[in-house]
Amino acid sequence: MVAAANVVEVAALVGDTARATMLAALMGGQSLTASELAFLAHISRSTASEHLGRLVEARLLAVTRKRRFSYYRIASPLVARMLESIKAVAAIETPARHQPRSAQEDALRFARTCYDHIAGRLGVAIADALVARGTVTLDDDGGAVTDMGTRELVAFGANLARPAGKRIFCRPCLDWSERRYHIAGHVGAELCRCCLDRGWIRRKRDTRALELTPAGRSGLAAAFGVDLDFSNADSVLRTA
Amino acid sequence: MVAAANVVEVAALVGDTARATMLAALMGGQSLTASELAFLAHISRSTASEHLGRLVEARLLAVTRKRRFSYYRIASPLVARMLESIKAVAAIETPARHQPRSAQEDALRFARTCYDHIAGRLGVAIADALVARGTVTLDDDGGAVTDMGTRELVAFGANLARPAGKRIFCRPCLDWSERRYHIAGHVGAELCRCCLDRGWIRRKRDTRALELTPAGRSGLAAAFGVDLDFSNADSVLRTA
DNA sequence: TGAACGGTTCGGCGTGCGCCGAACTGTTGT
DNA sequence: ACAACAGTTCGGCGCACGCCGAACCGTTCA
Repeated sequence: MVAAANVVEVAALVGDTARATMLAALMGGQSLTASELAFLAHISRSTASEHLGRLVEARLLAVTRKRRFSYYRIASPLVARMLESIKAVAAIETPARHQPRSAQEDALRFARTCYDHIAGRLGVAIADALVARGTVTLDDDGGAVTDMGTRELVAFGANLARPAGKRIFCRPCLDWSERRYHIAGHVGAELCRCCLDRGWIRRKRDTRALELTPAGRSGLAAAFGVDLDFSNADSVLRTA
Repeated sequence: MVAAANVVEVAALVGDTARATMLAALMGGQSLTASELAFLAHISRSTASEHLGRLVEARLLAVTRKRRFSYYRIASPLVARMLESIKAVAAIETPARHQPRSAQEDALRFARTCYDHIAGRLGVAIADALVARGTVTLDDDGGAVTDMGTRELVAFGANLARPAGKRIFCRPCLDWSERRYHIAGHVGAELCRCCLDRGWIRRKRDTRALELTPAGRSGLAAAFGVDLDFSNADSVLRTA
């Protein structure tokens, strides 16, 4: 079987703790420098440089050199999607055996960036609200923005012009912590951008976790009817 | 970053030539015995047994023991999807540098099973035809069967009842050889099954390649208007 | 011009793991 | 009962690769 060769290379690149940690950090959507990534992965800068070089050579990462810094980022949405799908498999692998339940972990479960859109309980709640009010449709087979929804989201500040790069417009993304869908694609990215611009959510340092500001809580409730006050039911795996 | 642990394990499992070869073989959708997989991967049975044990433990494969044989298969559509997405990334990685172009390879490019549905030029041609005649809709954001299409496919022999396991009904799957979409999900699986039942396509031994019979060629043309006679334009990357 | 700093390259060390053959278990058939 | 065969377990070998520190290159300030 000759067809598997490149698959092995790509998977092996992801299948190393240091590299996977750096890739996971970059799944936040931002660009990070080599030193930052070395720090996050707990390895020396020289080792990180080697890893990053290999990831760039394999086109999993892209790099831009500005001033004396090298900024690394996920090379394409295809790579982000691959990492998501691996995470989705990895999440079922452990049948809830040992959940560390650290504060760190809880913050990620509540809200985080998933490449360039919002995931976690917040991401799923937003998706639920938008589906309930008929702004978007979202099911196992795909997603779309309704005509009414287009007007609503444009009024909200989203740029819904189809991007040139032919990237996917609106699709469901399986949330590994909630095991339900949130909104990805161009629409998901625009929603995330708008919320950041408004100060409704803030990035935390050195993590993909997002912080929901009081303004964000009330704003999302007012704008879309997003309800985050289900009485601590986060332990229930809502798969419906 | 603690969240990446399982991802590393899963990716590392795929990132080994022998294991990836076995997984790729099982992407044909069938169950295979340990000895068959050992032969395909060019390793001893003892080594294969170790690999298979790890893959089962990690829930990437499932096994059923019947008589004195162990039959291994892909554990879930989620795993199949992950492998697809890795393949999609691996396919862009090499910018058409060295294409082996073996007969083996060509057969896979023409038609193959992708877990449980049809891929390759044939799979894409079927998808194109069904979209053109309005049987299904298929774009970057998802897929669906139209009302007219439901009647047509049921008349064709497909069982379009929503499966109990809540698996995805109709979705686009990025074909790594054609770099365009073919039909996956429950609908894709039913189409594949109907064609196999009719003798329109046949599995080849020890490979995921499919053979299109003369009856299949005329049958697909008559039933859905599938056209495979584009004048050897397979060298052109049609991304539109 | 030199010091500080980000990043990369290189040489060498240690180990994890993929591999096999041999031995063993369990099933099938004669 | 024994031989044949599918599959697994175990012990040991050898390589690949992940790691680091030191040296080196370029940029940016004093």
